[in-house]
Amino acid sequence: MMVGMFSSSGESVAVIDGQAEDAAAEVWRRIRSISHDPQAMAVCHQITQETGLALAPQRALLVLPLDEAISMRQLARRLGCDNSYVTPLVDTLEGRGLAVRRPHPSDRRVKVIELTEPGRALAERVQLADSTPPDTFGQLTEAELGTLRDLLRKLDPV
Amino acid sequence: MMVGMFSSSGESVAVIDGQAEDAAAEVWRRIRSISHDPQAMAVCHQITQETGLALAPQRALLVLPLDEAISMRQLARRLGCDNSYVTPLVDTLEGRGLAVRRPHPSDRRVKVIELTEPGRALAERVQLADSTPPDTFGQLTEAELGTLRDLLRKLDPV
DNA sequence: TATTGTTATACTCTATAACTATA
DNA sequence: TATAGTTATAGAGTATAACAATA
Repeated sequence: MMVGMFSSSGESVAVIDGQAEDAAAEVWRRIRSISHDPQAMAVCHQITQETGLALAPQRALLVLPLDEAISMRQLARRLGCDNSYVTPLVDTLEGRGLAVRRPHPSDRRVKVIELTEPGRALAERVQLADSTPPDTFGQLTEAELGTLRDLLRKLDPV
Repeated sequence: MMVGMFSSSGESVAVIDGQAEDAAAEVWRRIRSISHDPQAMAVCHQITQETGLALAPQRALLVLPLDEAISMRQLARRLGCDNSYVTPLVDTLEGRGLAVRRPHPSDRRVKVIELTEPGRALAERVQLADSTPPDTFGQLTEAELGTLRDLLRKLDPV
């Protein structure tokens, strides 16, 4: 719980519960704070209201390629979950006509999952919402965003 | 999935799945990527190994004041969860001798929860791990961290 | 009558293990 | 014998509703 900020000898220091916080700790705290943007989740909740689709299958739509079929296993890999978990997820999507399972042409053990046209439209919506920055980003100039991007690249292992 | 980066007319542009990404989108993506630091969770998993304490009660330790008693209701508020959920959490902490419930001196409906000495030690450990930035932060100079902090302050609603 | 905490119950997300069909 | 997907089951995290005690 931040209670104030003061400047001493040109150094701006955030104060948390009476304890001074160094720049690295503040950056870390703010990165996590910003990343928990309620706005991003708002779209998901709205889709839940509209379609009754739970969050888990929405996450599947998020990682499903728009114009390419991938196997159940590949989908599990993209979701970072177990193979078995993906079955009821695709069941749900299929039950709502958002995706279809097809047999793999050469390997009959494999099923590929492919978005239908309505599924593709919804996936596009989910993916766009996910990649769209919060409104507060508009408070930075292009130059500032460039600087920020360069600094974050140094922090990002990827 | 980022596949490359190229520079054209002095502008550095990240390329994702063949599509150019603007600075704001890249900043947003990296903020979320950095915030999902596995290092922070590693300590929690280690504590789970050592003590058998699940993640949920560890979260309680994270928000419990080290040297002050708060009510169940206040703890629920800090955790952002329902009142009823906090009961089994405190049961667990109490069962392990990490905290105690005491009656509120003036309002007998209220119970205050207070860390024991071992609970306080573990809470300190959890809280320190939580507020410690990932190692990659060492790649930035103090000046760069200051710049980064100032830019993030503009994005942070708090 | 409103509020604090508890109990009972149920729902969501996710994993493990055992199984089937195919390779 | 190894792999893709499914089924059955279980566990973690969390909420809602009903309840008891106190205010």
